[in-house]
Amino acid sequence: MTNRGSERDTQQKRAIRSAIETAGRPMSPREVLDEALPLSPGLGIATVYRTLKSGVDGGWLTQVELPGEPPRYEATGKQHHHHFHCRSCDRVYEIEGCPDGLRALTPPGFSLEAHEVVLYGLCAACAP
Amino acid sequence: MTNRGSERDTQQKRAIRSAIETAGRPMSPREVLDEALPLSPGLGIATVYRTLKSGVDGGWLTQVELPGEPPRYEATGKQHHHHFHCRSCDRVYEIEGCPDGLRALTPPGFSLEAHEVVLYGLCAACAP
DNA sequence: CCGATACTGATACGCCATTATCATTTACGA
DNA sequence: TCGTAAATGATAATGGCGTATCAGTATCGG
Repeated sequence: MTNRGSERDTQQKRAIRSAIETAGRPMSPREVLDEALPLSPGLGIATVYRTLKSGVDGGWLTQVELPGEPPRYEATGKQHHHHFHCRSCDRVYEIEGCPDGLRALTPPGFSLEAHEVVLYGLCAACAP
Repeated sequence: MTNRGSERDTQQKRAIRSAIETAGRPMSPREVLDEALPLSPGLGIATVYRTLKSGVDGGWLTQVELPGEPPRYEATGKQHHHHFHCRSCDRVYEIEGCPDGLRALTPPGFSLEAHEVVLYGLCAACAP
């Protein structure tokens, strides 16, 4: 039989993967396109969306949801972390660690399963 | 001259305000409609959106953004707090207090201006 | 009570982010 | 190298949320 159900290794996918891994921070589909375009001239936004979707389905990408924002995407496998959203350049950075006392905030009778922390301000590049 | 630029006190607005204040938690436009409908039969979703918008503009309502969710609305004027999102009933509750060590999470060179904390799990009504 | 006009409900429309379509190109096993 | 099917790019279509429109209604100062 011939090639069935396989996934081909294309220049476009390589460019997209490379862009995300190089950036090391969650990126929007638009950001991914901008970063990957030089690596794969002519790359279209549809292919970015397709690759991001299959990446999430395939498990190597994780969708990052932030308040009031469309989803961003980052490589899977990093340890537990949170995010910093720069108000100036709109980029999102990963931050290590986790605040204390989250359990104490949970109301009686509620069961805590997960949490999300987002910091806002200016990143090093945008700070005065 | 006659009445100019005034805002009228209608049954619909009273119902919407009452619903939000009674609930005491951030509600989506849909939730507001459901809660206010018994107080004002025939109430339409457009009026809910209009009233929520004017409430935010007027300052008595605050828009609450949560990751991957359309905005919810709560009464303005409460002290600093965060939210608990129940995974079962999808309701959002207010929680008092604030975790420690947020500043310590901020990377060097970044300036921290605000933060958001969201807890996920089951509320008292949905917990086993 | 009256009249001007803000308000309302139903719904058409617009905006964005994402997905489907489809003709063409490309990867890759044989 | 060949053939075939997956992949791509351009763009139309979709879906969800919110706003604009408009004819009819209700508020409220006079």
